[in-house]
Amino acid sequence: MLGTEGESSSFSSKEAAGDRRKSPAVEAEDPATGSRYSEHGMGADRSYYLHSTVSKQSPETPSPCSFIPYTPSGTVYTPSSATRYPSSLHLSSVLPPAGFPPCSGRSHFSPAYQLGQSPGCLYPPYTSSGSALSNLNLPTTGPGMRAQVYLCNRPLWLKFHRHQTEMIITKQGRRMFPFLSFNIAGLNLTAHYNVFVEVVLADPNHWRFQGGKWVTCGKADNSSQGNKVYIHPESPNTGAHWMRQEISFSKLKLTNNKGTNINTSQYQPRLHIVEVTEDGVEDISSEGKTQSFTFPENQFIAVTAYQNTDITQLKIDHNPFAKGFRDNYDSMYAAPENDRLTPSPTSSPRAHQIVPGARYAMQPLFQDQFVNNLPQNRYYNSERAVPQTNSLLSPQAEDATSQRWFVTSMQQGGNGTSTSNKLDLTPYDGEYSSSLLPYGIKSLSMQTSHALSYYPDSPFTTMSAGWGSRAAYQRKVSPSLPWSARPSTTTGFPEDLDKVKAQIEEEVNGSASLISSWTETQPSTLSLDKADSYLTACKRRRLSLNGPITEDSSSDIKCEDLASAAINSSSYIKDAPSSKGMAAYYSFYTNP
DNA sequence: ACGCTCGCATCAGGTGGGAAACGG
DNA sequence: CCGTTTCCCACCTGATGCGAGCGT
Repeated sequence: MLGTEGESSSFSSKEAAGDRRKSPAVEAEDPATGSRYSEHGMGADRSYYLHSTVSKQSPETPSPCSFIPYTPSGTVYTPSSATRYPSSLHLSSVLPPAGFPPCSGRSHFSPAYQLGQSPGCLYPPYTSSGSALSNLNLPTTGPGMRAQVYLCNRPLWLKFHRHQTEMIITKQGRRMFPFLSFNIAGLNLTAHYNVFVEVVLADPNHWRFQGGKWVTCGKADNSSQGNKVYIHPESPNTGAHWMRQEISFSKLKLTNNKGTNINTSQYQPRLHIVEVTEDGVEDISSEGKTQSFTFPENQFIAVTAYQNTDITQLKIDHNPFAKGFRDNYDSMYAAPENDRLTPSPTSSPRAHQIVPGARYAMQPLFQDQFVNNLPQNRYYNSERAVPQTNSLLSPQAEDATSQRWFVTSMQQGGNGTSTSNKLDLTPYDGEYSSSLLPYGIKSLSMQTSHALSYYPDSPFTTMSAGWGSRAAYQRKVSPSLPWSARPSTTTGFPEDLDKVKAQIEEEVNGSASLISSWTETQPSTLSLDKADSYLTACKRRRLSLNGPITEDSSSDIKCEDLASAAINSSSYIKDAPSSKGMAAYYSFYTNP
């Protein structure tokens, strides 16, 4: 949460103009000056991730087309006896293979970045070690294996990220949109893990929206010790469980009700996977029990009111709860695909209010392609990875940096404390009680509906990428029928490697037809249940059944198809009872 | 008669906008 | 005075409960 007690905003109107830097977008566009923190003595540390001297495609590096999740190395930190859930962890990431089974589409995944041993904030000096490439051949099973995490709704996140994502924070808590949704692989099937999200300050600066763009404005207060950890209610659970389904944090809320001052600062959500004992107690006796993942595109600026009208429009267009604000609700669903839900920014009535029109140089279709075709450009080695702190990108900058998603996963011992944030994650419904919540997270009753069960009738929206789609058809499935949207988890990624590789290949060989091909195949590949839902959706949305499907919808359908295929081939495993409808609804409060 | 599916109505909750309130 | 924050509003979605219809 922002503005926790004792946290005073570092923002001051008296700040010297000299402290105000140019738009982050501009910075990001220039690699030479992109080191946002060089002025703060962090440039050297940043080089850790960038390693610009390393070829982006060295022999050891996965090729841009490589599907195999990249699980580079990182430093293995010695376990600490301190905080159970260190807020400052090493971030690692893996570039999500396009076509990772359950989740969807080929471009729905994003790699997380691996950071060095840093304090609660991301911006502090990164002292991590080693090349992320060193562990490319990490074991995928058994002790010491590295988990691989994929951001499921990456396209949607990217859309927001291009304009610098903003998240509303309120006293009562406001859900994130897009929300965090991951797929995890590489866990020990039988080992138990706690999975939780932490939000840390990603930037040492306070940001202000001025002149249609975000500019730095003083220093952010990073001294607070707030609770920014949201443990997934299904924790602890087995690796098989976590890998079986999409891990969604759709109901996670951001609040500032415990704070005294909200800093319009940039935050970075992190996903932590901690191996624990069967009772959920973290075993600090061994190393490498904690793995952290950070996705740069998840960065956001916490605000009490939207500043960038582009973001507002994206929220309205993609968040089903905001449908009432869509000016052209009827026409939206009757218009050509490209104008629907991912309307041309220039067509937005508010698009030009603040932000220069130049923001939308790309045509809508191209934008979509940009999102969907990322896979072919994403497979770079981590050396090229863009520091997560370098996220305030202009659309143009994003275009360039978005192609460099790749990082490694990093294990670490539990060490460190949350030192950076003012952002509280607040789950409001939930009785998620757990002794595993070291940060004073309030136990709340938890809704059991899986986040992905939301909006089942939105197979055609990009929002589906944000709200998930896997469980969209569960309601149509007989309760007696064990159903898992995800293919066999017992085999994890390996089983799907060939399939995904083929997809990657297809993308590379014919990326231009990616969207269309998916759209074309979507109807025929729908399962009966899905078709039913699709029909319902069409009825409700007054959407032509013959109409085009949005890119994301295609992806979602694709995901469903994969799941269905898995089911049909009996390759899936039964869902654990708790898996159905288990939605992440966490409540996190700052420490008094 | 029983169980199941489906459609409808109701309710709780989420959404951004806009005005009011607040604070420097 | 101005920028920021809070509150209320209308609109929307999703979950749930209920009853009707249908098949066994």
